[in-house]
Amino acid sequence: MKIDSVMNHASSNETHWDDRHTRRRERTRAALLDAARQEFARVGFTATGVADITRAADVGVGTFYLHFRDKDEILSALLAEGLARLKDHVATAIAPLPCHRSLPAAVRAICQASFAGRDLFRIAYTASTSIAIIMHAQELLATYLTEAIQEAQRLGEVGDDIDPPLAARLITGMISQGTLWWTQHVEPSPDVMADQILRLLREGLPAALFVESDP
Amino acid sequence: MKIDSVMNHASSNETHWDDRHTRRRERTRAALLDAARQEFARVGFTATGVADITRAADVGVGTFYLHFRDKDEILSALLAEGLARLKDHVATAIAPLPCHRSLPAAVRAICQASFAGRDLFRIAYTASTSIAIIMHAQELLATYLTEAIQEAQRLGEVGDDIDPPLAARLITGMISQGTLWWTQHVEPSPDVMADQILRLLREGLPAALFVESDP
Amino acid sequence: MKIDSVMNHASSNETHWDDRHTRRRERTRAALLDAARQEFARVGFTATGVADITRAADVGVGTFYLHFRDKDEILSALLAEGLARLKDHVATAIAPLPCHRSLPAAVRAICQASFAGRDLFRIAYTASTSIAIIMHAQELLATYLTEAIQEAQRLGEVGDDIDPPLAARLITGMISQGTLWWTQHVEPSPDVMADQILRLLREGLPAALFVESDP
Amino acid sequence: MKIDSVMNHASSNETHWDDRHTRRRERTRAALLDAARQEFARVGFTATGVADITRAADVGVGTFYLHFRDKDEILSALLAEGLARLKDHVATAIAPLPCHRSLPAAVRAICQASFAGRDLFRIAYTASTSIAIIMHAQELLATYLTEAIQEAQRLGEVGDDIDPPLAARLITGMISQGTLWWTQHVEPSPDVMADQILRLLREGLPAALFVESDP
DNA sequence: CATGAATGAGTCTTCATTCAT
DNA sequence: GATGAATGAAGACTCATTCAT
Repeated sequence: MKIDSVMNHASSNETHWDDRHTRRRERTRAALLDAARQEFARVGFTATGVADITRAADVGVGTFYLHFRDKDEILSALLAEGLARLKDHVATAIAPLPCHRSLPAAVRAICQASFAGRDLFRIAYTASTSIAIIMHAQELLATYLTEAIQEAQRLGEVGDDIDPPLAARLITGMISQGTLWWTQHVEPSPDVMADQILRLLREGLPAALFVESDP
Repeated sequence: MKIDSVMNHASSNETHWDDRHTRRRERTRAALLDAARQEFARVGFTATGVADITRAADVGVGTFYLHFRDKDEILSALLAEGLARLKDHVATAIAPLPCHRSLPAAVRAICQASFAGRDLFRIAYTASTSIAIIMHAQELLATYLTEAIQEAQRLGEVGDDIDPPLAARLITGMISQGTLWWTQHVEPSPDVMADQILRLLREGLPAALFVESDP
Repeated sequence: MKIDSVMNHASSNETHWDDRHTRRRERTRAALLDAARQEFARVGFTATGVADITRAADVGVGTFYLHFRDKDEILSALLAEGLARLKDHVATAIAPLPCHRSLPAAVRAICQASFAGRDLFRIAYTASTSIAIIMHAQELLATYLTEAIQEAQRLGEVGDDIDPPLAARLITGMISQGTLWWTQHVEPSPDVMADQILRLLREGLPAALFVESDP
Repeated sequence: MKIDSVMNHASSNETHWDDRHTRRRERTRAALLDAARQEFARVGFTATGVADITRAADVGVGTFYLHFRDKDEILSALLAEGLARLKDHVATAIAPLPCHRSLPAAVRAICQASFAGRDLFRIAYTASTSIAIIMHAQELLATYLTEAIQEAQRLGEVGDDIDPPLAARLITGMISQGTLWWTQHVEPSPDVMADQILRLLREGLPAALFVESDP
């Protein structure tokens, strides 16, 4: 028991020490990521210097390079983290629902998360490097939507005249429009946007608008 | 007659000279714009140096500044020219049609022109400065579409339950999706894209997809 | 003849213009090389900043990079140029002599040129990159000396008990010693050094120094 | 006896602790020196970071500064230690011999030790700071050789036509050549090198090589 | 005593822009 | 008007050294 206590003491000492170190590291890293998001969103990726980020995070310049290889890497980290958050939010929203019943909830969740993370979309749209990640996010979204529609088809609820990838891409397009729009505006709110999208998808527009020539 | 001939000669000389001069200037300017479009599209606005442009255009570095105040100005010129071309194309396509009959033709024309000028969209998406011009283009498009729908309402062909700005924005969104998509892919063709958009707008998706809970 | 004169005029114009440009370029390049030699010799390669070089050459920092890719390249250029000068000097000195008669003249010429270019040896010895070029210079020298000795053997003037590469390497060693010595001292003069080397090579040291144990 | 035993016990305890402590310190210091030698020899003094050394020695960065004031100091320590080892080796080799009989043994010993410590010569040649120590080593060597030759003169075994410092410098030069050569090659072996040097010093080269013009 | 995260001065390098020819 | 060498401010990145734990 004496031995145990000594060993525990030692190991808890080490653990404390490690924890403190690790926590300190993580706090600094988080401060840098946060500062970077703000600066990138405010003046753009290119216009932001590493020094601007470290000044905002209140750390030395060199510290930046202890956590990120270069300016590109903090951008990737930021966007990857944002994408993960978006996926989590949507996954949580649709988890309790069967796939073929999840469309409305998914659209609402995506709109909400996109709005909440509009900083990141603004950043992504202003950093040449990162159009790729936007395309990737669209791909993810389109894949999910395609599956949802296919499941509904399998259950006979949706006819075979619908082309799932096509429909998925079009919904994706509308939501993307929202992400671009929100980089510059705060209206409409994500819920209004979601309702508009869902309504249009359900009802379409009056046939008269599609007549091409007078009789 | 002698005098005339001399004067004519002189003036025609000068005119020739002026013409040649002007044409030379224009050829140089065009070469610069062309080189800039290619380089911007290839490696991005930021990564393209003025020297890269002049090298590609086969002129001296200094010559660049005889035609454009700075690097930003050639970008603006490029995008402004592209936007003008897009507007022209659409205007020509819908000119013979009454406003409330122009929607399908307009969508097709916009898709075609966006696809043809997809270089410029890639450039616009990669130059931090120019998200603004994309927003502006969307504004133009939404304004036109709003008017078309309102005209149809005025003629009683479209019910009042349709919100013209909303519908306009959604169509804009789909087309924007195309422009972003085409920065990375060449499929689908603009006509297929236009047909898909028109079909979805006219018919919507099956109601079953929008049921939120099982009975 | 009129045409000729016009053409000549034009071409001479162009030539003048090109010449001026080229001469300006060369003058700047020479100034940079000169400044680099002085600074490298004074404080060492590593301790010299590009800015120190351009300040000493009285040009802008950027100008440096119009002429040399980086700091390493100006070092290579400097050493390559020095090596070429050394080779020229020696070649000129031995040109009128048959190979097997050239040894004394060659040793003297090498000592003179090494002394004259001792700045470069100091630089080479202080830049980690450039031990290689010293080894290369020794290689050149050893190759030449080997040939001279072999030629003398072919003519029967030197016995077969001499191993040409070995002898060459040893002479090289003595001269290298001079180059290292002169990085820190200015004595002895190259001619005295050459005479010492030649005398030792011809006569060796008294046999008594090589007795290993008393009888 | 009890008291003795207790005291002994206590003191032996303390001694053990001190010993372990001191040994641990020395082991760490040795690990750092060893790591530094390897890294310096591999990539050069400048290119080696303190972190590289501590990583190779498997200690924390800060630990470095508990043993050495700065990066220069570990270099000095390394070279000083190497120089001491070289001196020891030579001293041991010539200890049983009278000074004027020690030349061959000394040359062999120097070649062997130089070859064994060629890492350090490579380091010295690549660290701008340390050409000085090479010059210093040469000085030591030349001083010793001068004395050996002077002693032989005093004993009448070597004539007065020999200039001891000169001869010393030339032998030094040949050996230096070896040290430089061995930074890049492993041939010839130190014994072969020593034999070559001794033979040339004893016999010189055939007079025919020194004729400057044909009769 | 050992540690390694943090520091920031210092260095290299780029590139939009100017201007003498 | 055309040229391209020159400019230097601006920015990315490194690394010897410190110090709180």
